[in-house]
Amino acid sequence: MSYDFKKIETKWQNFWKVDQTFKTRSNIKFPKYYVLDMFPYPSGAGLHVGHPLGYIATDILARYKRHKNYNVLHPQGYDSFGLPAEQYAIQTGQHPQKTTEVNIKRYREQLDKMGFSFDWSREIRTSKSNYYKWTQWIFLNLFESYYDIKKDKALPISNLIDCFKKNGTRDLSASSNSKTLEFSGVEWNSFTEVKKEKILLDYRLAYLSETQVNWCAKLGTVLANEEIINGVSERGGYSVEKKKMKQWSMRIGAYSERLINDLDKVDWPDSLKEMQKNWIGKSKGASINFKIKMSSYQIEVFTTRPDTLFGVTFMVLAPENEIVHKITSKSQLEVVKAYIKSSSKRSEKDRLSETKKISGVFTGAYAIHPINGDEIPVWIGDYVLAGYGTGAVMAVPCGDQRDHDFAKHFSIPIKNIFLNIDISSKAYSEKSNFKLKNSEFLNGLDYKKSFEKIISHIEKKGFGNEKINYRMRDAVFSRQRYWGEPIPIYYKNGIPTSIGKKNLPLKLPQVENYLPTSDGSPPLGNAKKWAWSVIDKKVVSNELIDNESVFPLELNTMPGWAGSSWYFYRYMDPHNNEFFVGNEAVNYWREVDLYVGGSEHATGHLLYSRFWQKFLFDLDLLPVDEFAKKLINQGMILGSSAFIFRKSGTNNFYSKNLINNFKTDAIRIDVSILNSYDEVNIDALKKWQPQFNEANFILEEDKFYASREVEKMSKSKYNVINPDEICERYGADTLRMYEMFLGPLEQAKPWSMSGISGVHSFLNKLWRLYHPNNIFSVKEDDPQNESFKTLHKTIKKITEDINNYSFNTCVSAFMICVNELSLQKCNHRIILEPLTILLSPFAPHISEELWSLLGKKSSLVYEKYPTFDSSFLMESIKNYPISFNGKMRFRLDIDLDLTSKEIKNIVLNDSRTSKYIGGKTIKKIIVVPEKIINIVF
RNA sequence: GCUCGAGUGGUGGAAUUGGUAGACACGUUGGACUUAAAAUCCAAUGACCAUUGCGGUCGUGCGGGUUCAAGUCCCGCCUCGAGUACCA
Repeated sequence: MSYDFKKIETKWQNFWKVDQTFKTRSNIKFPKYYVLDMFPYPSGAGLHVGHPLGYIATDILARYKRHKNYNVLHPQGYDSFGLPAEQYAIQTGQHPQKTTEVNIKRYREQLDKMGFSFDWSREIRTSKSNYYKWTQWIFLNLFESYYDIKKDKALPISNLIDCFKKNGTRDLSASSNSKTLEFSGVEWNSFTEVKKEKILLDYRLAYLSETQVNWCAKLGTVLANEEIINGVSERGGYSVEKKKMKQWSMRIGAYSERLINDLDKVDWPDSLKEMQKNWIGKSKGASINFKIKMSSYQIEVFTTRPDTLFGVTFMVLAPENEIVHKITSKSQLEVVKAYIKSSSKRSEKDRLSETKKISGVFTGAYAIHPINGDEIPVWIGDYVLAGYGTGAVMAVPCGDQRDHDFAKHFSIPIKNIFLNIDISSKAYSEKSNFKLKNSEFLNGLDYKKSFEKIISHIEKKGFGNEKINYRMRDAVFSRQRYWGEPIPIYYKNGIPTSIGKKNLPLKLPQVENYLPTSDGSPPLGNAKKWAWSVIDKKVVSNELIDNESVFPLELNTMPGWAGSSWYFYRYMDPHNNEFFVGNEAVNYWREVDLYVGGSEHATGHLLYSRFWQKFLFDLDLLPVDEFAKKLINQGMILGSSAFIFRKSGTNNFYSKNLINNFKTDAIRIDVSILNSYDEVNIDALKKWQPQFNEANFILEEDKFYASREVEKMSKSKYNVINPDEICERYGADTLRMYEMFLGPLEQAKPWSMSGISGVHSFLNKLWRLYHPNNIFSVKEDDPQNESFKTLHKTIKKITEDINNYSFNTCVSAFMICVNELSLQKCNHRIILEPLTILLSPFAPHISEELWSLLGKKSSLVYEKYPTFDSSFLMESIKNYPISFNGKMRFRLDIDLDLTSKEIKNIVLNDSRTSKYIGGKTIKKIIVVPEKIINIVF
């Protein structure tokens, strides 16, 4: 009887299923532990070995905490709405509903094989109507709320209406997209309903507005900023252009400050916090108004350098800025129009790649310097972005490199305001080591002093004020796509109106043609029988009602991140039909204790989730305002792609080391064709792709080698390693331990097969230790102290490492432990029992099997087994010094002036040290100050 | 450009957070068991010098510094990775 992992793993996986071992208890008298993975998109490719990395880590924690008598919530589900699922469906020409189901089934099979302890009774799918009902419900809450700046929280829109009724916009402190509006309470009451609604729309947290959006024609939809990487779409890499469209947006900007500040409350990686801070992009400066000469218009600019106000020699507006049309002089009208037209045609990608190109035109208008009254020419140029600040800058060529370049290019004067600093070749943009000149009352001051003085001056004179600006834009929330949550809004006289929370869910209709359209009209428009009747207040999806009583529904759907922004709360109470999460459940579970997932979600999912969390907290729907206490970014497991080389223009392939002297083409081949020495199996290669049948292979020493390159793991790169294959060959326990052993969880690391045999042979060794002569046997008597020491040492190490999420060192500790026990020939029951428990989070199947061989029922269910707690073992270990490899460390009172002989005597006679030195010969005693000595045996 | 992170044997990576650098594993070499192979076990394995026994010198990207003691702390560079990018 050898270690038959297949038999063992099937046996226990079936047992866990039948036993419902991992179902979360409802008993709430135990402390809770909520450990969560970022739920996957069920894409068509299935899981590769990179996906389970984080799941293994959380599974270890979940199983470990169960042993520690925690009530553990460890759920899993699928983020099944959104672009990835839909793109896959389109590529394979199937309905997304169908592909999603097929993909989920495949994912589940793969996950089950790895022995995860998920509570599947709580599975959720964002595309199921009993889930997205609540996504829509949260949307309606956002729609029915506004942000009160003074109280610094979201409030029901009815509060705002009351405020308008009483005082109009006087004393108003609410976030909105139009700040110029002013009216009295009397005026408000006289407005028509339609006008009132239009005004309110500008204050809602989910609002509809005409905005500049990123339009991706190839995907047929708009994209949020974080869905664009380097000017092209994250999905598919298609080009993106700016376009004005009427879109739903989320007022995340209102939460900017809280999203930054509350990062201090959570234990998340610093790098991730930094990313979020950069993304929100807070900057402190001033808002300054410049009047336009001979006109009533004025230009508001934001600047972080109001101290350089006297260095302004021109102004630049973004081409999209609406004021351009109002101030452009007649003589410049044609060139300005032409410029605006040409810059709007450029895609985001072009704009990025042409950043060095300086372009712009003069508008013919002049602004008046608010202090010295100078006339300042107003230009437009596309280095000024419409989306940031006010879409206008005061250009200070001596203090900003871009302004400097622009001024040089168009021969605009450059005024130097920095004392003894040469700005003839480039701008001086440092905020330190300068004194101002040519700046009237700011002369001689440094940055800090002049900043304060100018702010107080402009505030006193009333042409500006101190201002904090954020880079983050409100998030565009509409997608012109089929596979997403329908937005539960209908249009009454053109005014977006809630369909009513009690009418949810608004189900996604079946349509014949779900493909996106290039003109941006949503596919939901293809639903022939999808309308909403105001008569019975019900969604009628089966028949069309006559025109009078039917209002058009919103046809856009929600973006992929909608459903994923709150799913962690649904797991707490997944079957609740009355509420998105029940009170009792949410007050018990509160928040996620440990969240594990990739850092690629830093500025998307994780930021939006924090936003929704704070919103729901403001409405008293949740007890905490951060959803995850601790977060770990697991590093990606990279693939190691294989290439072979063909001499250019021939059909001759050369082994890796023979290609020095001629030009070659590198051809990607499937990694399964190589062995672990990068040797290519040519027969397999020919079988894989028949094109190689005709090729000649030039070998070195009878072998043909390929070269490797580390890349992201993906199907198209032929470098995918499937976990099923590893499970088949080595077993799930080996896979789990090996993935942990590969390196620190947070680190990106290439997959390699070379170490897996070491982990596998460790499990083999463990098995053999308790199966001398192939029969299970344990000794019932007491082992030597040596074996206890090994056990205690291991317990200490594993406990510490798990608490530090350092799983790679855990695996090492296990290996050392089993090696030592093997040497000691220690197969005593009293050692094996705790060892089995200790091992079970890492290699659950084999430990279950050993546990059952010991005559126990299941080591994994805390109710059935006394809590595993290392503290009693730690008591005894305190009296043992920890010895690694014959080195021992003590703290003793030793005078540094003593001779080595005297020190040796002290060591030998000390009650603590002598106990452990025993009969061993001391090789060396190393004394360092602070009373520490190291003894080498 | 800016922000953050990382550089340790042939390889992946340890180092009790300032205390014998290289744990553990892979790989390599030698040995045992085998007719043989596989599997398994044992030993060696940072570099250099000395090997008859010791032993010695140098070593954590580079250059300085603090300290009895630095992979770890400080200053200045170099390289790589991640994020972001005309953000006023």
